[in-house]
Amino acid sequence: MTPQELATAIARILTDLIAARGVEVPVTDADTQVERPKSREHGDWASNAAMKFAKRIGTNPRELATEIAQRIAEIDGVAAADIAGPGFINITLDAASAGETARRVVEQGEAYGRGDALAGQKINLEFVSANPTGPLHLGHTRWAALGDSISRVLRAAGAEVTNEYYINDAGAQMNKFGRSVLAAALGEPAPEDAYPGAYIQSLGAHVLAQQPDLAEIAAQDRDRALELAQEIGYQQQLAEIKESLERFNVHFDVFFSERSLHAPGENGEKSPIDAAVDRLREQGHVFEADDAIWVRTTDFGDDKDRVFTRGNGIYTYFAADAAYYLTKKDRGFGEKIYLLGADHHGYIGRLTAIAGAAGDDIETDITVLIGQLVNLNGARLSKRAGNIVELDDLLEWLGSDALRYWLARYPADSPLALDGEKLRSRTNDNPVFYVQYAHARTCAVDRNAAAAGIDRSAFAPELLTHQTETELLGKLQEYPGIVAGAAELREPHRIARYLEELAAAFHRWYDNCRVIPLGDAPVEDLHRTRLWLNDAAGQVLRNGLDLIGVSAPERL
RNA sequence: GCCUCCGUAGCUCAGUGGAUAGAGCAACGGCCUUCUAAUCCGUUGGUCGCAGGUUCGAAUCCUGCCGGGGGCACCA
Repeated sequence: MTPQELATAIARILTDLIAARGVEVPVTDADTQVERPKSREHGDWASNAAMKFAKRIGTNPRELATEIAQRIAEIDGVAAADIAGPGFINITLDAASAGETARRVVEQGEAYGRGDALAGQKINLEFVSANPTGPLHLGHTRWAALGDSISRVLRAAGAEVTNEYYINDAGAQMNKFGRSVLAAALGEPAPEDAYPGAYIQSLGAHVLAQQPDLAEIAAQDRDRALELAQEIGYQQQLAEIKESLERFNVHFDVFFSERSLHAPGENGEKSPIDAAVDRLREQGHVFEADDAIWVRTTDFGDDKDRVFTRGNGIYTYFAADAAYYLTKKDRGFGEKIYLLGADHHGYIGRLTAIAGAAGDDIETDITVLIGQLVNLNGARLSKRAGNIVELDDLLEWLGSDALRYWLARYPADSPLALDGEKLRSRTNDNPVFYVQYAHARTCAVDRNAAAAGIDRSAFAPELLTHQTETELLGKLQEYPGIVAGAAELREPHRIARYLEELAAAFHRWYDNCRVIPLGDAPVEDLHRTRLWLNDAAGQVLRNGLDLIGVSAPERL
């Protein structure tokens, strides 16, 4: 008996009772979700459905609760259904029914917790999208960790997700980057507005290695040399970014080049950005004023209309963004998710307006998730303060697991501080080790059980009656609902918080219930059954850690 | 000024309208000849920023105020 099955059963009962009263009130499983009561005395699961529906169908909560509870008590696997307080229904499962969870988890393995709530949805998830003019740094790491985890959680809920990185490889920043790299390669003094940082020097060296005659080219054709430096430097920097992301266990399916939006088609077709302007013009959203092209984004709730071309006739960054959005639509994506830092929250209005102008539903086809920035040891990240820390440095210092776990542990809209000392510490200050240790323990039990000749040849779920066993089983039952909720709300931190609770329940169980008998005591079915439970806990810890991109070592 | 996020235990923070608001850390005190003590158990700790409102029920939703972060470009 799973919580989901209970919810479905209650929905059916409620529908019957409502029909018997001759009124029409729709009931869905979502209305009847059961939750785990905070207090153990309130049973295994509780429903507040009676309180939600009593008023709507003209009765009082306790009376309705009584009717529902009678029917729930008849369900196979339910030991008791009691009324409490204003109309809660407290449900207690019998041990065998609860214990079945252990077998189900082991048998389903990696599939346990996955669902199909988002099946059929084709989602585009854009995140990081850092300029390829320098290495990834602390400011990008939160979105990298969060985006990758959101993607994994959405996939676990059945969605088809494409992780996408938009490369700003056109425009003034790239030119500045090219000048910086060229100067470094030729050993010239850095231009006034050059990018700072030692990485420019090594990119310069790389360019020179690839193009040994750069100095001669520069003497004859400065523009040609600049182009070479920019291109070779860009490709190298992008490659390094990709490597950093892979080291961070963050995977992208598509790296989308901004340049491709500006480039005309091979047979002389208009560039995607020109075509996009035409399309929006046909829809009636484009107008001309002050020698510039504008989009009437105010029609879709933006504060002001936005300009597509600057005075010099060149497209703005926003024009490229609009064209980019259209490519996502044309590539068949329904929902397009953008993961942006709080410093970009002014873009929400114009992005959603573009979705509306493109003919999309701005409620369902576009989602802009805004996250707060990260602090390091209390100091705000700032270029001026010079405390930029590169992702590669952080990975070397703290390790990918600790960093990813910490970044995934907090809601995106919550301010977050990275404390290096804490992340290096192996105490409960640093929960990743707590969770990983629980997993390693399940593996240790497996090894010892094998050595002691205990296997899973018997399964007697009715024997799992210790309080810590009931609680561990309850936690395991919760997992699919946690994944579904994390996917629906795009909040992977729920997985991390759940894992900490699961690890605690496991540790308590481990402390109270032995899988391997003491001394010469005989091996009984209870021990074999507990091995199933141990393995189930290990499986769910593994599944959950995978959703946040953290490894599950067999030993620590 | 407008928009937006945050304000919960000494600290860092969870908390999808439900029951007596939780966890870790910190402080104090316990459990290792027994499957990994990186674990576990106990004690201490709260006007959920303030004031109204909606509701059977509000930390949660609405309004106003106070305090803090971020944003309001023909930059990228």
